[in-house]
Amino acid sequence: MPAKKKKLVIVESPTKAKTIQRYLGRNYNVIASKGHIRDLPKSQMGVDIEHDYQPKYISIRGKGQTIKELKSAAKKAQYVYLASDPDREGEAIAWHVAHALKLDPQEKNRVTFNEITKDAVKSSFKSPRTIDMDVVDAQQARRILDRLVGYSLSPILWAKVKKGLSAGRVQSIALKLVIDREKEINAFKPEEYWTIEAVFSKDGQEFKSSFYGINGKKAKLNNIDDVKAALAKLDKKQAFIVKSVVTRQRRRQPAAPFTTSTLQQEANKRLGMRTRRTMSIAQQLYEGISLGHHGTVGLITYMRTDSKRVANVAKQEASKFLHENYGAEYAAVKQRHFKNQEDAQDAHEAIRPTSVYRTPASLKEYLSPQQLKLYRLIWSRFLASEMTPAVYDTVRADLEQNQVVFRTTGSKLKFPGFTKVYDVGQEQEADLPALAEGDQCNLVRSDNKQHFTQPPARYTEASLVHTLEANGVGRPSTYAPTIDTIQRRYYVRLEGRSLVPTELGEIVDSLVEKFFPDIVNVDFTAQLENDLDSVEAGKKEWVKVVDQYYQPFSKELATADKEIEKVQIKDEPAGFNCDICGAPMVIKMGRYGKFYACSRFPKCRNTKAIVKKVGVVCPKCGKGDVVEKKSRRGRKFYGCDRYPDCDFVSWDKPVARKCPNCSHFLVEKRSKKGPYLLCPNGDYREEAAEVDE
DNA sequence: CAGTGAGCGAGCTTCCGCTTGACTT
Repeated sequence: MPAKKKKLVIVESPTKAKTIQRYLGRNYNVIASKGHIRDLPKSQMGVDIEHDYQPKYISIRGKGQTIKELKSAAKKAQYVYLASDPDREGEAIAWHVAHALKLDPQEKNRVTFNEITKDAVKSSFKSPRTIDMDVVDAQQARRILDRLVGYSLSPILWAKVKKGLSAGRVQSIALKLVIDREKEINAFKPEEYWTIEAVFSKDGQEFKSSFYGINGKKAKLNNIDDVKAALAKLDKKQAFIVKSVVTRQRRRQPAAPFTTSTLQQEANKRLGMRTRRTMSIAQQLYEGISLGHHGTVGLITYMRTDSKRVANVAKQEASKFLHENYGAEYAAVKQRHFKNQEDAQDAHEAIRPTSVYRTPASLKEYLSPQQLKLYRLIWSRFLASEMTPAVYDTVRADLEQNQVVFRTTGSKLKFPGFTKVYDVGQEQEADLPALAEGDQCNLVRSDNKQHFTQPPARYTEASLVHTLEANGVGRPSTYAPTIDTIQRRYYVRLEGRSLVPTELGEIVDSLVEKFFPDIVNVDFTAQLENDLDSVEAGKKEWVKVVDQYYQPFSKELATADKEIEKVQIKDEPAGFNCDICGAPMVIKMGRYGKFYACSRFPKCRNTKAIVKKVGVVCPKCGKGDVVEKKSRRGRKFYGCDRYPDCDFVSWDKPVARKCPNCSHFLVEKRSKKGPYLLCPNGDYREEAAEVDE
């Protein structure tokens, strides 16, 4: 007997497909489109500017297999539902899928849910609708405008600066932010100021205080003379009088659960992870980890989201968990309202553990150290967001003598609340003696310190993501790739954790800024977003919106093409001469990174790879230096720079020490607990100091 | 667990936003 035909449901993510399949049962077949399947062609503009910006869509390269699977599943199905995400991109994906599967556009086959819970998913099938073409059109306008801008600007850079460069609505703003910050830092004039740190005593107990002002008014100490003038008023033999004591109670509320942007920031700050690494580990946690006989379990909700919303089931579970494990006084009584969480239209929830009962400790044996660290961060941030505030007792006391006022502040944790699970860094704790107005204290000693105001800090990857998000530039799925792009183009580079612009970055930014000022104006994106909203609401036509932006832009393009002169980028000297012709070598930028080349190119075609020296002499030949190399598969390994004369090679980084037992060279390895030194012969092991990845 | 070593300058580059694997560039 032939099996009964199933109803096909198409979602975006395969992991989501698995979960929803469980909820819907065997009458349904749930599969994933894995994002977009059709797009503008990569190799050409694909927008007909002369004819109302008509786009040319083709199947995305590499998606052939997926499309085939969708088609064959649709053929077998009794009915096809389009359940891509409930947002602008999701609507467009549904539309493209409908086109690829030749579905009737009038069909009520579009279903949406913004929570992957059984109830939400099932009830969404009670009210399917047709595809909303206004929303699709808003996506098309966005897509086409980004294409027009990116694919027009980039070739100008190839012609005027260097091939392979790029510019675009998002990446050019990211670059500009880094450049502007650098300009601020360079223009910064440090200002001198002084502090007087004092130690007082009362009833034999010492406590710290610092200069506040004169005669009840806050005063600045701009130079040493100000300090001397203040101190000159004091009489050493006299006591200080407690002028005022203010005690208060301060409550500190927990932060909202993670969004993509805040996750990247905290993982960077607390775990030192790059944005790319954070996302890749989060993806592993989302897709699922094998938990022994429990099978493979997705540990967190979707990691690309800008929502702080939390499903009610998860809130209830957290409350139960807190009552059982911490006590009622730790469970938040009232529902907390974080900004933007009421927006029921967002596609995904906040990033949270799929079950708060899967504690980090219980997962320890199944997760890699990095996975565990990130999971712990997500788990505790979520749990904290469902907990009561921390309460601090704070004291502020002013001590005065001859009109000179010193101020003491301190706080003491009264009730930890959410800080029990989510550390917020130390509050300045102070152990003060009991102080009351009119009490006398003695000045024990004081210390004058000179300071200078500090320039603003450079962006880190994470703080740049934060600023992009605050300006509405980019989306959760593009933060990490954008940060990558401006580094891959050598516009900025990472120094420690700070983003520093390169000369190339400055050149590109100044051209874009001068000839296309509106593109890098953050208001441009904000205004565009408003217009796209109007398209979504059916109040504007997408073609008109695109035209309204493209017309002025095309004039700028023409001017730029005429007026920009070819920029000559001087090659960085390599610091040594060509071993073939003797001319100086320079550093060039190729597709795979920097390399040495002879400055007489094309007359002399000598090139050399740039290798990173480890700082260790080759343990095999004793003559060459050990260098870091990359295998064809992209994996790091270590070899001798005299290759092929010496064929020393090692996966692990050799160090300049020998094994005390067998005098073989030692290598650096890392375990769950951190790096350690090991003799490859296996007869020696030693813990090493922690190093950043 | 074992495995691991290129060559890039000319020439096809580039956007943003969805989403995963493939084994190229």
